[in-house]
Amino acid sequence: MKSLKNIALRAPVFRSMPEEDAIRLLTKGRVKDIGRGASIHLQGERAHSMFIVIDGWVKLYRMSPCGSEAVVAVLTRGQCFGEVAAIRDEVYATGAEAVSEARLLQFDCQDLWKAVATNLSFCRALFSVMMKGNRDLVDQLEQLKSYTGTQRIADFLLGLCKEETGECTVLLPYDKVLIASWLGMKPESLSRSFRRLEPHGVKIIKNRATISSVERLMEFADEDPSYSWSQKTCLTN
Amino acid sequence: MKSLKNIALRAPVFRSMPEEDAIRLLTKGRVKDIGRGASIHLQGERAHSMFIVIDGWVKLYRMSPCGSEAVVAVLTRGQCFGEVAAIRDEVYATGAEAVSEARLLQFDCQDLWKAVATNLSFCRALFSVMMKGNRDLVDQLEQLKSYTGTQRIADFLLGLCKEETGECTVLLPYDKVLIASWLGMKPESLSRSFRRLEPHGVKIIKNRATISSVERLMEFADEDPSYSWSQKTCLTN
DNA sequence: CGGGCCCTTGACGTTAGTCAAAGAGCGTGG
DNA sequence: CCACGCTCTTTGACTAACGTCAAGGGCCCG
Repeated sequence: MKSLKNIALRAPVFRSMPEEDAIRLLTKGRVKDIGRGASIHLQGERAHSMFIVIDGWVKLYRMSPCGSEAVVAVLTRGQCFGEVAAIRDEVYATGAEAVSEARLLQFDCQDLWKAVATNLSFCRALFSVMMKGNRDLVDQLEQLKSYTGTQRIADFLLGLCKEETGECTVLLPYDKVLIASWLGMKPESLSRSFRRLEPHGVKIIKNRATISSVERLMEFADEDPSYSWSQKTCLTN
Repeated sequence: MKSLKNIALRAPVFRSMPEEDAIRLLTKGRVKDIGRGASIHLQGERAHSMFIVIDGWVKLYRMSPCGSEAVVAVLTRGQCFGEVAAIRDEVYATGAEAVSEARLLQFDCQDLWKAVATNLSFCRALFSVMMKGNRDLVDQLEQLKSYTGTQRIADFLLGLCKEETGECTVLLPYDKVLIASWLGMKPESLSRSFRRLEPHGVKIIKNRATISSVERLMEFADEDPSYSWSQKTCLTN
C-alpha cells in the first residue's frame, strides 16, 4: 500500500501539486484490480471516473462504425486517463481496456469537480496532463502523416531505449498485435517492417529487440521517406 | 467592432462563461490583422499568447526533421488556438499560419494566468476547449488509422454540408493543397481520390462539390475499406 | 494430443507517393 | 490587348507501402 501511494504521488497529475493537497486527493481514490482483456470503460459511455494506472498496461482505443479498432494510446505506471471526459461531465471519447493484469486508482467525477473548484494547483496539474495528452496526439499525427510504418517502428523502439548512443537491447512491453495497432498497421505489416529494420542494425528475437547503433536508427527514423530509394539507386548507378 | 465582439462572445472559449466575465476578458484582447501566408507563431517557440480567429482561416502544422509538413488542424471563425501552450508557459507544439487574410484576437499569457487563477468559469471553459481539441485529434487519428484517403475525403465533404439527406452542394473552403495536407495525403492523390468519388455521386468542379446523395456518401465513408472490392468482385461473379 | 493464440511468410491486389508533363486561371508588364 | 510567368490542379506511368487471404510453425494449456 505504501508503494501504491508513492507511485500515485509521482504520477504527472499529482507530482506538480503541493504534497499535502495530493495526499488529500489520493485518499478519495479507490484501488481497482482487473485482469487482462477486461474493459475499463466504453467509448460513448457517460464519464463517471478518472483513472491512474498503478501497474500494468492499458490501451485507449476507438471503434469505427465498420468495426475496425484504432489504438490511440497505450498507458502504464503513473499515467492517467478519462480525465478529459470526467472533468466536464461528458462521454468518454475512447474505450479503455487492460492489456495485461492491471491495478488502477479510480476517482469519481464529483471528487474531481470539487477539487477543481477548490484547488487551483489541481486545476493547473490537470492542464499539464491534458497538455501532455494533446502533445502526444499531435506527435502521433505527425508520425502517421509524415513517416512510413517502418520508420514509426524505429521511433517506437528508440522511445523504449534509455541510451542515446551506441548499442542497446530493449524488451517489447506488450504483444505485437497491440504494437501494430498502436502504430496504425496490421500485424503482418509489422512483422515485415521488423525485417526491413535489419539492414539498419535491428534484430528482433521473440520480444527482445537489439539495436546495434542508436544513432544509425535515429538517422533512419528521421529520414525523408522518399529519400531512401533515391539513395539506393544512386549507389547502384 | 461590434461584430468582432459578437463573434468573440460566441466563440466556444467564451460562450459558456457568464457574459460579464467574458466581456471583461475580451477587453484584454488585441486585434491583429494578417495577410495570407503570414506566420502567427512557430513550432517550438515559447508561448506568449492565445489566439481566437475572428475571420479567415488558420492552419496548425508540424514540421518534421526531414522537412515535410503535417497539418494538424484548420481553424476558422470563433475557434481558438495556442491556449494549450499559453496556459502552462510552454512552447507551442505546432506552428500556426494564416492560409487566407485573417483577423485574430490575441491574449497575453499573463492575462490568461490571472484569469485562470481568479475565475473558475474561465477555467472550466478552457477545459471544454481543450477537451474539444483532444476529441478532434482523436477523431483524426481514427480516420487516419481506419479509413482510406478516399473515405476521409468523403467524410470531409460530409462535414461541410449542412444537409443530412438528399442532394447538397458545398464550396471547398480553402485550396486543395491544404485539404490534401490536412487529410494526410499528396495533392495528386487528392485529385485522384476525387475522381474515385464520382461513382458515389460526387462531382467536383473547381472549388464546388456536388453530392447527389448524402446518405450514399455516408454509407461509403463508413464502409469497411476491405469491403469495397469484395463487393465489386461479388457483383461481377 | 489437440486446439487456440500469436507470429511469420508468401502471393497477390489496392492504395498512395514520386516524377514528369501539361492544362487552366490569373496578374503583370510590355 | 497579348505574351509571359506563376501557381494550382490534373493526368499518366511507374514504384513503394500496406492490406488481405491463406498457410504454417511455435507455444501454452487443458
